[in-house]
Amino acid sequence: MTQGRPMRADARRNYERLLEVAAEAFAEHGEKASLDDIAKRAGVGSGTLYRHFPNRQALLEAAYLDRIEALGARADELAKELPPGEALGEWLYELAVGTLEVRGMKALLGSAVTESSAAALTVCGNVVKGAVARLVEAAQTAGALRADVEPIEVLRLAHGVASAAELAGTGEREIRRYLGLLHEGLRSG
Amino acid sequence: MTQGRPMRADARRNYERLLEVAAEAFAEHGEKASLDDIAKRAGVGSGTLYRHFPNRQALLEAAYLDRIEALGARADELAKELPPGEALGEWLYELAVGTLEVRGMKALLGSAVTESSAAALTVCGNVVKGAVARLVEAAQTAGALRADVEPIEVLRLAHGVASAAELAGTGEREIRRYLGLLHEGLRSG
DNA sequence: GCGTTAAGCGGGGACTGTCTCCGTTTAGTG
DNA sequence: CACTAAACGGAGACAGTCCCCGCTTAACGC
Repeated sequence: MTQGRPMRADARRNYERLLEVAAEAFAEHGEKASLDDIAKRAGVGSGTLYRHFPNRQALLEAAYLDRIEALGARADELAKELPPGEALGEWLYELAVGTLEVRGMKALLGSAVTESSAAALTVCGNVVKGAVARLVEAAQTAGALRADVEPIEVLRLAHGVASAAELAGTGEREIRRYLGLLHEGLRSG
Repeated sequence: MTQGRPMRADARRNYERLLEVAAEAFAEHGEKASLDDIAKRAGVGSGTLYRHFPNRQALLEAAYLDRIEALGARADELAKELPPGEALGEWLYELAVGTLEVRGMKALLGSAVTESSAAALTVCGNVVKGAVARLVEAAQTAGALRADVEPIEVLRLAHGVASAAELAGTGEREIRRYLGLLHEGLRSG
């Protein structure tokens, strides 16, 4: 892509070490883990961290990119296994569970879903938006979902519901319940 | 209540000046406006601010207490004017709009709705929870709302939806729409 | 192997924000 | 007017973000 020269070996090592540590740290302390601390734990100076990842958002995204991509792939898998309406429901459920399980992914998803122009460019945003778009459209043509909602709206609502469940401090039970209620409202009527 | 002696005149002046300035600052910069800056703008030292309000949450709550109480009163007003189902819907709408209009109230409401024991004690939490409980129960006995949801769940979901609308960067239009969808799912079925 | 050089490193430091501590000031009272 | 407890305020400890720039080292041609 934008690879003029390949990375120097030490640079690549540091880059990867940082990602590893960052994923741990975000999981442990939530989205606002200390960046300098991550640098320290990875055995590099903070300068190195900030060169590779100009800001928190960039690091967050890079750290969870694989997870996001798995989610994108999962969408297509579900689309094959289940009827359209259920596929969407199940995918949203897995998305929401992931959001809560991996503290810090919520912030990431949140920013992916914003109107803001800056966030529209992120890889993660595109993957998730693409996945939900496919599922929503399939469900709509199958008549399992009202036709007047946009995919991004579904995503936003699911994210809102996940936040609601998080406030409840509960687990997956609550999410399923809340998503169910939402789904009820989204059926074609 | 817990008033042993009335406040000294200068103390009361500072207290009120702080509230004024805080409301402005939170409205302008969101929930994370600088507290030291608020103190400065109010013409007091930061020590004074922290003595009156031991943490951000306390200041936030005090700054918007009147608004919260108005919301509580509004619930009863609506209960008289409208049939139970609509009263609830309209109140949630006004709540959500307030949440977005007054940047910083979202954080306040969010914490009011958490499982956490610490937050359960806040005045604001109690007012809002009380209001929604009355409206929800009325709607349920009128058969306009499914019986298996808790008031606090309705509140959480509404808050989630408001967050979703906020991400969209939109105004009241979107909120009404999203709340409508939610409401659909909450009808008795 | 060995020298050259630019890519990469890293930590010191500027800056911003939170919150506490304690010496100083002042409102309220007799 | 003097006294005292209440209240003030700002210096400073601490924590976080991010930049800057002199030093180090991997990579490549010889």
